[in-house]
Amino acid sequence: MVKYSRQRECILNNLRSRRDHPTADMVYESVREELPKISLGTVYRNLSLLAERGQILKISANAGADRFDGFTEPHNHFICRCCGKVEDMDYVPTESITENASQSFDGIIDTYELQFFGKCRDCISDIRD
Amino acid sequence: MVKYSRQRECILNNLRSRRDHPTADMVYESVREELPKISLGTVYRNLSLLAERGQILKISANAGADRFDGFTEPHNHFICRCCGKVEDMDYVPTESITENASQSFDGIIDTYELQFFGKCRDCISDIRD
DNA sequence: ATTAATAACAGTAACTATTACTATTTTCGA
DNA sequence: TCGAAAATAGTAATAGTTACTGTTATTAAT
Repeated sequence: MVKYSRQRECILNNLRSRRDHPTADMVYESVREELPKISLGTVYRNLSLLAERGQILKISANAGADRFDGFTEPHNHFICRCCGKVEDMDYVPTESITENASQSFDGIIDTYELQFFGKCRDCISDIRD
Repeated sequence: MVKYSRQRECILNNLRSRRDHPTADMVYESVREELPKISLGTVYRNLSLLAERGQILKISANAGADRFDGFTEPHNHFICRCCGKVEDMDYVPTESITENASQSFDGIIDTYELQFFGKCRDCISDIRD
């Protein structure tokens, strides 16, 4: 049985109010402004719980810490190889990816994750590298 | 300048001879049969180098350690939520994913990764859970 | 073939992200 | 309002990976 907690509510609200795909630590730092005594373990535990319940998304990119997303409508992500930033993508494939993939696969596919890699606008215009 | 090393050659051969998407530690254990004195750090360093050079693929799934793949032709992966196993997928989307996504995106997209999640054959027929 | 520069190594220490533990506090139905 | 269960803060422990250091191997130039 899941009981209410103010900490969890704050974490969820925090994630829903931003679109920058923060790490657990970034959420911690931000939520601490409202709940200065919250512990990092609580943030991790609740992020896991929320992700399990489908209230948030967990994004495992190719490097560093996991990212979290409070926007749960199906969408895809772009990850910048230069700065590591994660951005929402407007593009969604037109074909029914899951359905088509299932036809030639011996098992149950319930979801897919599509991540794009490259160089973001900011890194392209950046003089360095 | 990259110099030859027997350790790196073994690691690459090992990855190319298997299709089970091993972790760094699994590669280490396996390569140790041929080179008992190889160190885990060497395995990590060479896996990174090989992945950077595009000779192998690095797969970051949603949990645990990174996986590596010696088969570098474009293909996608299925990851079992029950047992964590990674399998190659036959299915490749028919539409030009990268090209289509680039049209509505302000930046450079060079690759995409498509991962499927669900329950594999073995876990479906398993009595437990 | 010898040498010298440097890349790679083994072994170990350190680090980062995350999970586990424990005593205390909070939630919530009876 | 009471008691069981869930959640917490704070801390310790773990897993995966990277960094450091003195030694060895590779390679290009002599």
